[in-house]
Amino acid sequence: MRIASWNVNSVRKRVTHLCAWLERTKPDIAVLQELKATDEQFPRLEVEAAGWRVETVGQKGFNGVALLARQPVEIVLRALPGDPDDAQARYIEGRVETPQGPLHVGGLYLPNGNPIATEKFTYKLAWMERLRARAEALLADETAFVLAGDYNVCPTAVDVYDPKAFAGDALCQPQSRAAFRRLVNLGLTDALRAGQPTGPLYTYWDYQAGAWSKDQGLRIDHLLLSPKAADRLSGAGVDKSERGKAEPSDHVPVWCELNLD
DNA sequence: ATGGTGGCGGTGCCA
Repeated sequence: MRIASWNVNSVRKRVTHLCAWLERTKPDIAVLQELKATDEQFPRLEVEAAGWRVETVGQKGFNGVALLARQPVEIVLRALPGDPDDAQARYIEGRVETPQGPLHVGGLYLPNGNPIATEKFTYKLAWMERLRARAEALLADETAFVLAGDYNVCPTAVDVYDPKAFAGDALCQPQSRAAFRRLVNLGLTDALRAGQPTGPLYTYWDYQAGAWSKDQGLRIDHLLLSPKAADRLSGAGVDKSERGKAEPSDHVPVWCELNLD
């Protein structure tokens, strides 16, 4: 089973790329972020025609996440628990049956958090604590899971092309990294790093200042696996080719493969 | 080079 995540930066602008990517890579489950569309605005017919079931948590203008699947998926959450007043569309979680038992797939768009001296950063940190609590609850049930998406955290200095330039950025704050470690240290596996423990492994290049042509990227899109899912991990990667296309998203897809036969 | 680009929505906000 292949599980992929992609921050598409407007699903309406990217629907052609999205469908071509689905056809080319054929993930069993794909989670999308930054739809920048309401549920009604999502190009549902095009994606369904390509062969995927579509579940969306949309929002006007900003945020928005989706879960696409080739097989039936039971949606178990359309928001991250822990704050009933949080109206931002940033989380979706589905449950699929596999030969190895149920698997939960969470698709998440973690708050950016800039600028750090504002409530945006405290919201980010609170959101990360809620995500940790959700992972802990799934672990307590011994539910196998993959939490995939745009985490908006560069876990270490190697994950930033210029650590000094990002010293004041929410993506690289010690508090952001500590919160990410608290999540991973529950016993999760960072699927991309499992296959490539060292060196740059960027998933995002800014549109500005020729970042892509200069390979000035960040690693902020991650797939975190529960122990049971990690037992079955057979591969993972970054689909860098998408960034070189015309009118690309600023993020590229990331994916992992689980052997669940 | 204290800028630069892109998306949304129709002006500044967000990334």
